Amino acid sequence: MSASLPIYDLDEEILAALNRCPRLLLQAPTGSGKSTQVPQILLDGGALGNGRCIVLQPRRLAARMLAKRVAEERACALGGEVGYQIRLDNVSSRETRILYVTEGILLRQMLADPSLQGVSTIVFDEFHERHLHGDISLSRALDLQASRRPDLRLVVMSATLETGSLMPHLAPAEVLRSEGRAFPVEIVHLPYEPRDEPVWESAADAAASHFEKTPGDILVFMPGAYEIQRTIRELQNRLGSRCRILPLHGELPAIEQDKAVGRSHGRKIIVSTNVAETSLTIDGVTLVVDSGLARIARHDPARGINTLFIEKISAASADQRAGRAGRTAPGMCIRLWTARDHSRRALSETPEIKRLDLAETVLSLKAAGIRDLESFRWIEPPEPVALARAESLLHDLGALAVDGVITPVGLRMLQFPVHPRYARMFLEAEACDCVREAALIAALTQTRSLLLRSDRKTEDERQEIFGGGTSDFSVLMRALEWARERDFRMADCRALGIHAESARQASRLQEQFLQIARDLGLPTGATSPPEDRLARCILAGFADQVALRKAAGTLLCDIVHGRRGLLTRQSAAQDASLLVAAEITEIEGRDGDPKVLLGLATGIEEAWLREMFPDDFQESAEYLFDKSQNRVVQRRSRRFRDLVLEIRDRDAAPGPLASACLAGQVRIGALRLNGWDDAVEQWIHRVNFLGRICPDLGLPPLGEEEREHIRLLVCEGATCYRDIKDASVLPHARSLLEPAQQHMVDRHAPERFELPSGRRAKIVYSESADPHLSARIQDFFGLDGELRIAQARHALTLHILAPSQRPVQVTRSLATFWTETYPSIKNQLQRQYPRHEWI
DNA sequence: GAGCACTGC
Repeated sequence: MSASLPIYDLDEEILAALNRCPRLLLQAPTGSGKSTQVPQILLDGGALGNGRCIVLQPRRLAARMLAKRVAEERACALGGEVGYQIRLDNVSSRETRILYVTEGILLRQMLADPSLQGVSTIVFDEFHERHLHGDISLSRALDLQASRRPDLRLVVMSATLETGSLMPHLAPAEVLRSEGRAFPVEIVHLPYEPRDEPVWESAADAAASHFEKTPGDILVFMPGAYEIQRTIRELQNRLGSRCRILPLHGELPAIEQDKAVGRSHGRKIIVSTNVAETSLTIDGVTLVVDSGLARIARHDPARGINTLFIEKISAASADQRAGRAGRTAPGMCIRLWTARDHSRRALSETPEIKRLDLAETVLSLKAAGIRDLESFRWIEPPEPVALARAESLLHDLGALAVDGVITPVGLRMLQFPVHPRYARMFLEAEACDCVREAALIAALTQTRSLLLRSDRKTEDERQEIFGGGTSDFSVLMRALEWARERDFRMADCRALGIHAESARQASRLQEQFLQIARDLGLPTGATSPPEDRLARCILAGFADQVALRKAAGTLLCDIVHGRRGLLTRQSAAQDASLLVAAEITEIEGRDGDPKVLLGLATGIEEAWLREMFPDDFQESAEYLFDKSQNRVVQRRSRRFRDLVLEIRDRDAAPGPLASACLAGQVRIGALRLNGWDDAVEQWIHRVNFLGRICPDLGLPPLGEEEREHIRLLVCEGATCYRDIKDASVLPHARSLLEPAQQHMVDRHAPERFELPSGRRAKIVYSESADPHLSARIQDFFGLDGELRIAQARHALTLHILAPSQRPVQVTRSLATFWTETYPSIKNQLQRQYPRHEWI
C-alpha cells in the first residue's frame, strides 16, 4: 500500500530542494503519506547527516501512531531508530534519528537547549492548523537558523496552500506540491438563504432526504453537544429505526466515542462536533451534512476573559469537513449555507496566536531574552493589546520587572509547564506549605474535565460524597482521591460519572509537577493544610478574578474591574459572598445571549484580601470618596476598587456615598447600591426605547417626573418589573409600563418584545435609540439589516434583525467601542441627564 | 431555567 503513496514521486525533488535551500514548503493534503514518508526520505537520502529529524505533530495520538508505523516500515524497535516523545511518555534513545514530538515538547526543548544540538532537521507537520506552539516554534527555529544554526533545515508541511501569508517569512524557500489520494466529493450549497428554522431541523431534513441516495454512513457536523442532541431527536423523528444514530464529541466517555468511530453492522449516522474534523477519522462515510458552524474559543484581552461563541467556519475548514465524505469512496457534502455566503467566509481559521491568552508564550519569549516583543519574528503578529494584557498580567504575578525583563520569580515560574497563574500558585504554596495540593489543583485543570455531565441522580450522589467544601477544586480533589483509591477502575468511576482516563492523567501530572517542585527545592511533604491556606494560594494566581455575589439569592456576581458574571449553579462556593474564580468564560446561551460564567470558584474572605494586598485596599478606601468636596472623584482603576466599595457600603448604610448618589451628584451606575441604579436606568431606557421604535404602542417618553417616581419606587425595594407594575402608589408610572408589557414575549425576560411587524427584538440596554447614532454605529461595523443596539456593561451587542432571519448577534469588546462610538453616546446622555456628574 | 469546541507542555 505504501508503495503507491503519491509522496514517493517527490523524493528526489525533496532532497534536491533541500540541497539548494535549507527551507522547504511542502503542500500536500492529508492522505498523501507525507507524515510517514518525508522523514524517511530525508534519512535514507543522507540529508540528515549525523543529526536527528524532529517531526512536529499537533496531537499526541498522531505522534505515537506515526512513530509506530514508521518503526514497523523500517523493521526496527520503537524507540530505536524511530521514536516519539509526548508529555509523560518518552520512547526514544540516543540512536533515534526520526523523533515524532508534540509541539509543546519542542518548545520546552528549545528553552533547555536554545541551539538544539544534534538536531539537523525540523519538520512542521499539519502547519495549517496554526496552533500557538507550532507558530512559536517555527518563529524560533527561523531565528535560530538565521543566527547560530545556518545548517539547520526546516520543512513546513501544510494541507492548504495558504502559503501566500507564510512565504514572506520563509523566503527564500523551495516550494513543492503533492496530490492526495482521496476520492472526489461533490459539494452542494443551499440554493437560497435558509428559512428561519433551527440548524438541527435543516440538518435532519438534509440527512433524511439523502438517506436512500447515498450508500455509506452519514456524518453531520454540529457546533456542540446541545445541537447534537437536538439533531439526533429530529433524525429519530424522520428515520425511526432505519439506522443507528450516534453522537460524537470530546466529553463523551471513550466507550461511546468508539461506538461512533468503529465499524458496525448496518448503516449509521454520526452527529459530531469538530473532533471528527481533524482528531478522529471515520471510514465509510459517503455523505457529510455540514452546519457550517463551530464553537470557537477566544481570549478577549480588553476584558481579560475567555469567550466561546458559535461562529461560521472558514472555507478551509469546510473543505476539510467535506473531505471526510471521500476517504473510502466518492461522496457528497451538503452545506447548509449558500454559495454566496461561502464566498464571503474567511479563507482559513484565525491562528491561535490571534485568539488566545498569550501570558505563557510571552513569559517563555522573555526567558529566551527577547526584549522587544513587537519586533519578534512572528509568523503572524498577535494583537498589540493581547501582548500588553499578557505583559501586565505577568507583571502583576511578579514574573516581569517594570522594565519588562523576566524576574527570578518569573524564571522559577517557567519551570512549571502550566499557565503562569498556576505557576504563581505553586510559589505561593511554598509559603503556605501546601505544594502537594497545589500540584493536584494545577493537574486537574490540565486534563479534560474530570466530572462528566451526568443525570441529576449521579450529580446528587457525587455531591454527597465529594461536596462539603467551599471550593470547586476541593470537590475535584476529593473525586480524584476517590478514583485513585480505586485504582482508576472503569466501572467504579463510571458509576459516579468520573472520567477514569482523565483522573489517571491528572494523577500522573501531579507527580510531574511535584518532581519539578522538588527540583526547585519546594517542600512537597504530605500535609493536610486547612482549606483557607489553599484558597490563598489560588488567590495569588487569580487576584484579578475576585468576585462578589450581588445577593444571597442570586448567582449574579460583580467581578473586579467592573465585570459581571454568573456563578455556575452547582458551584461549591455558592454559600460564600466573596469568591475567586479560576475560570471565566463567556458563552452563547441557548437563547442566543452571551453569558459570563464563573467556574472553578473558591470562597474567600475579605480579611485575606486585606492581608495579601494591603496596598490595593488602602488606596481604594481612601480616595474614592472625597469628603472635602462631598463627591466621588475619579481614580485610576485599582484591583479591588469596585468590590471594596460594595463591601463598605454593605457595612455602613446609608453612608456618604449613598447620600451622594441619591442626591444625584454621582453618575447613576457608577456606584452599585444594591442594584437600584441599574434597575432604574434600565426601566427608563426600556420604556423610552419601546416608545421610539414602536410609535403605535402609544408610549409617551418618560419625563423627569416619571423617572423620579420610578426611581423612588425602586429605592423602596422594588427590584423587578412586576413590583413596579403591581405597586398601586404610582398609577401614572404604572399606566406607562403596562402597554409595554403586552408586547413582551416572556415575562421572565421583559427585555424581549415583539415588534408590530411580528419580528422579535430585544433590549439589554439601549442608549442609542437616536436613529442618527444608530446609523453611525451600523456604518462603523459595516452591517446590513435593521439594527438594534444593546449594550451590556462590558460588551456591545448588536442585534440585527434582517428580514426573515433569526436575530444575528455581533459582540465587540468595548475597547473598540469606547474609542470610536462612545463619545457620541456620552454627549447624548450628558444632554439627557445634566444633573449627573460623569466620571 | 439551564447553560461549554478542540488540542497541548
